[in-house]
Amino acid sequence: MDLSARLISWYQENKRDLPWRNTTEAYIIWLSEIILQQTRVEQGLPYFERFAAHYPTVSHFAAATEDEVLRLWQGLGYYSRGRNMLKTARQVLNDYNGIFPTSYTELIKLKGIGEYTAAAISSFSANEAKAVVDGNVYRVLARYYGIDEPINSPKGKKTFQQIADEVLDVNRPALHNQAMMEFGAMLCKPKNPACGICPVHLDCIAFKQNATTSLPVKLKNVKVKKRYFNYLLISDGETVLMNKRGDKDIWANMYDLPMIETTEQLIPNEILHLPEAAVFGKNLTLLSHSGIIKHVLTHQQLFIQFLIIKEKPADLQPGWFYTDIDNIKKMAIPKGVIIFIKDFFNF
DNA sequence: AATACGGGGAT
DNA sequence: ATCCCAGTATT
Repeated sequence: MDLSARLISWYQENKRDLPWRNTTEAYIIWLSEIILQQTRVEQGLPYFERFAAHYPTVSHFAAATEDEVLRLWQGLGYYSRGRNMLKTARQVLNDYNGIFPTSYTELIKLKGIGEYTAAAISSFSANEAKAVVDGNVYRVLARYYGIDEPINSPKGKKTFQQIADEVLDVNRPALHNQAMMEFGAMLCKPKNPACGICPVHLDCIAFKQNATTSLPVKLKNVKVKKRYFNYLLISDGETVLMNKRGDKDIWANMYDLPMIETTEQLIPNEILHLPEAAVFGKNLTLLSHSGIIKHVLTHQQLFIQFLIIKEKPADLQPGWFYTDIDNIKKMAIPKGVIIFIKDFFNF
């Protein structure tokens, strides 16, 4: 038996029961695939349930607001996925009569759908013969065939896509794709792969050469920069001054508090005497302040602190607005900020 | 070809 | 601390 046939057999015996595997409805599969981008199944599952319940069809989704989608997405990260989903839902309603496309060629045109996701949706919903290549597939192929080309270089990506296409069982692409990914996720794991119970280990180059730990090869690049977010919390107990973020930086279009970003860690007193603090008023009174909360992201480390001040600013800057404290619960607020706010206002 | 974009879990 | 997760869009 070849690799595909063996992995399909393994899959049929060992697969997890996941809700998006019980349908061929392109809309539902799209929902699951976007949510699962760069996200573990266990983390994405509750969000999938939430979105499927809120938006049973693509028309329901298209009728949502961006604020609402981002609020549902809160805590999952990579929020552009949510924003792009709304664009795509609306496009499907307008340009495809509300019928979610199932062909790779149409899918790849939509916002938030790249090569992987187009292959996944087209194969799962319509059995189109497109091979998915995700993190799992890179790992399985690199090990089984002993390929040491970096998986994250443009050249490497082409190589692996080519091999994935050759290995694909064109007669049952959906099953094949599911099997490759499930096998990678459950058995051929990044650390401590379960080679002892692996159905293909005797033909696996990495196993035979004892090289599973060194494959796949990945170029690492990430230079992490440090940023210092100094939030000012201004509240009279009824309302609080909030800020809607712009559409460029992290947490685009989400809500946080007015902030002074500094290039180094400063103490509250120093921050309030910064020229940038003038927009909040002069001779500011610091009522209290939080400790420094370290919020670690892929490309940056955020050092966040909250300064509670007494004065209300005379003029509101762009993005600033007052809202009832209760309304905060309905707004999409990033993890590093909502943690403190919840604690501060006791909800 | 590089970089930006979150948050969490495993090791 | 480091890796990496059912990746995509932008520069």
